[in-house]
Amino acid sequence: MNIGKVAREVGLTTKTVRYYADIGLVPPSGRSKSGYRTYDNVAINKLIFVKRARSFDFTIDACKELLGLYEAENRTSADVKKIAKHHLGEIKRKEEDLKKLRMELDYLVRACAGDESPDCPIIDYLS
Amino acid sequence: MNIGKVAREVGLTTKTVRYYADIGLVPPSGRSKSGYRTYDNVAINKLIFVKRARSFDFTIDACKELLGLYEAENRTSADVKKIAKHHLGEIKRKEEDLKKLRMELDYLVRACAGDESPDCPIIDYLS
DNA sequence: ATAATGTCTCCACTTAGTGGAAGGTCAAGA
DNA sequence: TCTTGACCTTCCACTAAGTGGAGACATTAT
Repeated sequence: MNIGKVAREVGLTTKTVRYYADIGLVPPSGRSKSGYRTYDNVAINKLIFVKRARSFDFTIDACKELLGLYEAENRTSADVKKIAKHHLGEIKRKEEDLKKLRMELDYLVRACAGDESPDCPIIDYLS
Repeated sequence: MNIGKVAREVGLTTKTVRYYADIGLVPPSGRSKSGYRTYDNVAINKLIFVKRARSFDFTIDACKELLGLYEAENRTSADVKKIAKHHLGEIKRKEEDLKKLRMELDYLVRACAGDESPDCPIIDYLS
């Protein structure tokens, strides 16, 4: 399959598929004699895998590791769990940071009259 | 004040202060005759302002706007509130996305035995 | 005088792609 | 057969918000 069809099928852009090939994440299974990238089912499944992993916000590096485990028949679920747990920790941390931020900002926005006067608790807080 | 002292005082790196000068966000109040950036209290207060705004995750562009309002004696609190509200919306959206992600991933991590077996619901889910 | 900091500018690198330009390839229709 | 349009190629630049380092000049301390 050529890159355009693959991209449509998987739900990525050709740019992204080419990018994944460039960085060695998901190389095409081959090239046509005119140089077109070609993808077989194995490669397509890897693209789908990476797409899902990315939708969980795993970094490209983490995707590389996960893809390695996906392909390794000698993997253990402990290997996978370790990566996922680490990522989960990051997500939880971010979520908490964001919550704190949201609450503070929410408070400030509520406190701001939003009228024609220049007095503003938001500006005051930042000063 | 020279850039190093300023950076220490404000809690930014010299790199960052220089960067803010480069992009025109907070220019130094002047230069010494040997070319060193010098910062007066007004400039330092702007750096503090930007640092706080950045800690709220306002983008540099938003910081630029806020800084403009901070300096404008003819601002209205409505102007400020509008920017803050927009940003608050972004934060809320991100927080919700992250929450969904965290819950799904949390479920998968819980479901994974994390033992020596290759069977892994995380890999299965991504495949 | 010399050594240790401090500062300068400029360049490259980071993430995960995206946009565009210039040019080669392929299938269909006139 | 020629051409048109869609598809593909590579290469370069750009994004956000800095960070790291090199090489050179300035200031301060010993």
